[in-house]
Amino acid sequence: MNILHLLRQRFAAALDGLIDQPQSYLDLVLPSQDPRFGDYQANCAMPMAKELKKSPREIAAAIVHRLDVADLCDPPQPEIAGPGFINLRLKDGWLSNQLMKMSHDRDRLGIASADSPKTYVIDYSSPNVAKPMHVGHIRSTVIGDALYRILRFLGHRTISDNHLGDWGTQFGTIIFGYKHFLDVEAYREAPVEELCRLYKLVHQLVEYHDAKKTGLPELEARIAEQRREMEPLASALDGLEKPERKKTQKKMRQAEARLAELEEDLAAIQDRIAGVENHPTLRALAESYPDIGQQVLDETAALHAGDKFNTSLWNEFLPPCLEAIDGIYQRLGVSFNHTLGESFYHDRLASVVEDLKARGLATESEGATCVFLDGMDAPMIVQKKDGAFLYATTDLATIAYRVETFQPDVILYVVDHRQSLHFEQLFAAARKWGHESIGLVHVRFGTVLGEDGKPYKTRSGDAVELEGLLDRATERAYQIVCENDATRQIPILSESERRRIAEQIGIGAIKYADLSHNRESDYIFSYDKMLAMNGNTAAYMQYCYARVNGIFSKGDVDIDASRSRGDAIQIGHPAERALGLELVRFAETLDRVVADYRPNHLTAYLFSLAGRFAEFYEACPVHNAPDDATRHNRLLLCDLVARTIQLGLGFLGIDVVERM
RNA sequence: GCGCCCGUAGCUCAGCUGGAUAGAGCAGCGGACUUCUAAUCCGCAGGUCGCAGGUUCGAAUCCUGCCGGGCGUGCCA
Repeated sequence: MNILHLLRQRFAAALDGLIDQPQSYLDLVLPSQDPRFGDYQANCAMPMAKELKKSPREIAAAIVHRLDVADLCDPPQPEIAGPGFINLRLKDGWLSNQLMKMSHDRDRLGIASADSPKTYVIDYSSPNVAKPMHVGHIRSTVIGDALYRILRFLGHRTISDNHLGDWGTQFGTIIFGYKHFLDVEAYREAPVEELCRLYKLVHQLVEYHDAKKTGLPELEARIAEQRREMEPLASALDGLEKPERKKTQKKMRQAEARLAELEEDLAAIQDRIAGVENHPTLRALAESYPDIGQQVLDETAALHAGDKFNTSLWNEFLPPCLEAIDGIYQRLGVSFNHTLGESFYHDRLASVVEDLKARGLATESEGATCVFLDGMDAPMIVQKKDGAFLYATTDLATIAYRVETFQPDVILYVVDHRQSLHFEQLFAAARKWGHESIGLVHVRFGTVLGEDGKPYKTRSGDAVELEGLLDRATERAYQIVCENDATRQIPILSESERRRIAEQIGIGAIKYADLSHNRESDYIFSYDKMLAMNGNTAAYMQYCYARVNGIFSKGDVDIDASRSRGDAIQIGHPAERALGLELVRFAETLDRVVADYRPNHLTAYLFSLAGRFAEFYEACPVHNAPDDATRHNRLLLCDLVARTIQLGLGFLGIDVVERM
């Protein structure tokens, strides 16, 4: 039961005939932010008053007069307050009823399926197959998985598709490495590790030559130019009057900042070069393969052209790579309906470009085939002048395939915000191409930062590998679990239980930290914060669940039997009411999450629920309740809390633990 | 240069489509374990919502300008 929907329906009936376009005013029925203003409030009287040219309080009175909520709300409510707010307070009896319904609904806690189910394709995770997954993949994976679970629960046809990077230059890189630097023994022992080593080695050599050939000279030139640009600014400063002077000073500051940045880049690139040159083996390799960059591209091109040997290598490499990635997905508890990587679309790309050309959408420009888009400066390039296709081409082919295969209403792309422009172009091009009716949404997210506020990297500047991240989080969780259990008079957890709980807490911590932030903003990755027992963390929610569970096991409660007793859940104590009201709001929270694809609304809800539970826990003893009926009531409330947390964390892909 | 995004407590972050006195956690201060997990809870203190205008019954939220930061910007993904 979504209370907001219900109330809006009632208001729709009340507003009908009172004003021309009631629909837009219904959105102004909202949860109250302060309990003194009731549980819900309607703020529509004020804007309506303007349209109808009457006083807001007069309008509010008219609305209240026509509003039929006698079954839902306490008299003398709805009351009119301030300039014309209509405050609604739900009847305790009605709340009790709703709680009862939730309690009896084993699987869905009273949450209805969508009235009009849609088909969603969700594109998320999408790692490169040839390299280890790194920190940049968690957000996409975790947010996408949460949206998938929630949409599916709400009754939508939901299709997850992991659009793997399995066809790009990274394969040319390892193919080249395999042909020239393979350690046969190591490959037999642990193929994925050896391929990773090859990738890193070849990549390092390619970067080295790039840096020497173009990167370094270009940077040096830019630094020199930056210095030249700054000279006249400094000397011009003297003769200037106030406003101009200020502007010039600002330009100076900006130029200095840019220069400092460039010099930092220079130091980094010099480090990289030195890393190879100071290493005798690497240095020798670099000297032996001066054209390694081009050779890698050639290997990639040969693969794409169907070269037999390269294709056989690709077929050999892919399974163990996928297996390694699957290992991480298993640990994360993430799975996909489809895993259609770039390679799947390879033989469709030429016809996409042909079709675009035939329809006059794509044209030749500076040797490349481009789709020019209204209002955008840069075109979307779908074929390079050397004939190769780009990810824009693959993405278009993917849209076409998904449309014909799944007939989706909406395709969600859970991809970081730096690709906003790409998706803007892609969506515009797709619409021109004829896919006007499907919703294409870039569910973008910010960068994961280190504690220094810069993108999270290792000290040497490499991406942080995901596996190590998970290991470290679970290791820290293990320490916390052990320390805590050790403070008990009699420790209650076995070693294997400690390990299992630590894994659930550690993985949960990483996921929850990610999901509890507004996805659009960057966030700082901190083990201390994500594993804290206070505040909005998975561990806190898991603790809250374990506490409820503790009540049951302490009292030797058979909660299934209690549930089926059929007595109403009575609202007595204010803390019970506040808790009950929060519980009943689960449904509207999920709708809110889905409305703009923001899982952090769910974590905020769960945290707030835990807060209401903490108050209840302090104020309302369960086992020592004044009478059996109250005890029974409170047990059922506890049960609803536990199930809401379990279901809610489950939507986020996080396990609950019975004790910790 | 152009485009997109961001600026909220000392720190990390919430804040719905514009609603009433802007919220959490950490850090600080003060309290609560013979009683369901104190891994907790309660209280206090802490704010010019970057700045300046504007829109209106009402602005952290919308518009304009400025200041500060991030990202992107024709053949990588």
